[in-house]
Amino acid sequence: MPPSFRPPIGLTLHRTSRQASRAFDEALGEVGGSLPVWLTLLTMKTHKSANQRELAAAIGIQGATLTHHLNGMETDGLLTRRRDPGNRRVHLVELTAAGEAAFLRLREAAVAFDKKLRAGFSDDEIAALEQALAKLGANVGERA
Amino acid sequence: MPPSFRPPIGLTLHRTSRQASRAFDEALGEVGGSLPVWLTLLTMKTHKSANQRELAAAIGIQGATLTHHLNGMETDGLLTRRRDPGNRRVHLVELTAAGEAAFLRLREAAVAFDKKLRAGFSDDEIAALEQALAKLGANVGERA
DNA sequence: TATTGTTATACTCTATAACTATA
DNA sequence: TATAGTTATAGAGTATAACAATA
Repeated sequence: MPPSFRPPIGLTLHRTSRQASRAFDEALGEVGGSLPVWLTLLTMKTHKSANQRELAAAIGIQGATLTHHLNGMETDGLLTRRRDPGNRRVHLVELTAAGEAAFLRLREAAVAFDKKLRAGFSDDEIAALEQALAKLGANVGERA
Repeated sequence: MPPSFRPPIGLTLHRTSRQASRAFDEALGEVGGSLPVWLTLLTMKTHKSANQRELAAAIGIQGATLTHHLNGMETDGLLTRRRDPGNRRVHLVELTAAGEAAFLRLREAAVAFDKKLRAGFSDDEIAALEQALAKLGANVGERA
């Protein structure tokens, strides 16, 4: 072991992320959500994907995993699925009123959490951090 | 939604960490390891905890979760557990020769991974990143 | 045949609660 | 009673493979 032990940056990244994810998941849970549900809603709202595979890829999960989450969300009444008349292989996923309401609730929690997370950072510092994280990502593989 | 959409810093953190964790897990897998096994070995080597609970806390998991991983590692012949003669409630966890070898192999993979991760960063930049991550962690809760 | 999505199944990591054994 | 650890059980998130429906 080296004389002055420096924890690998990946370990620090991992711990920080886990800590933040847990806290965020807890915050989402308080308004009836979870991380994958939030990511699904957010990505649906911001991506307008042509099909579920694109949506799954944008979230960063497999198609079958997305199906799993959509099943839960459908059971919870957040969305409906029906076939696209134009291409009946494609399933159109649409938020119900409850789904829209859930999105708003979760977004509020996410915004509040992000505000807490940014406390004490200037915009430039956040930008620098984003850039550093992007660089780490690039160093590690070509995935989105 | 705001006119210029900025992804929350937590989302970027989460994605980067997941990407890095997957790549790291893969790298560890290639030498017969996994993230929790590596964290267990690393923490055993760097912490010298008095008992398993301390060890678990240092890793950031519950005692029962540690037991679960230790079971697997014992099955794989990486370690042995025996009762402390001085306080027979305490189980002494000791690495076997195979466990020591695994530690060295995983450490090598971890060092290589960390080198890859740090590519293009100066020491000062890494230090700044560590500091920023620590600040995020502090913003989010009081856990280690 | 290729594409879209679902079902079936399973794995990993984690946790809580109940239990055993020691003190 | 309190402490150390294990066992039993479960749950969340993810994945792969096989399948059904559609093109």
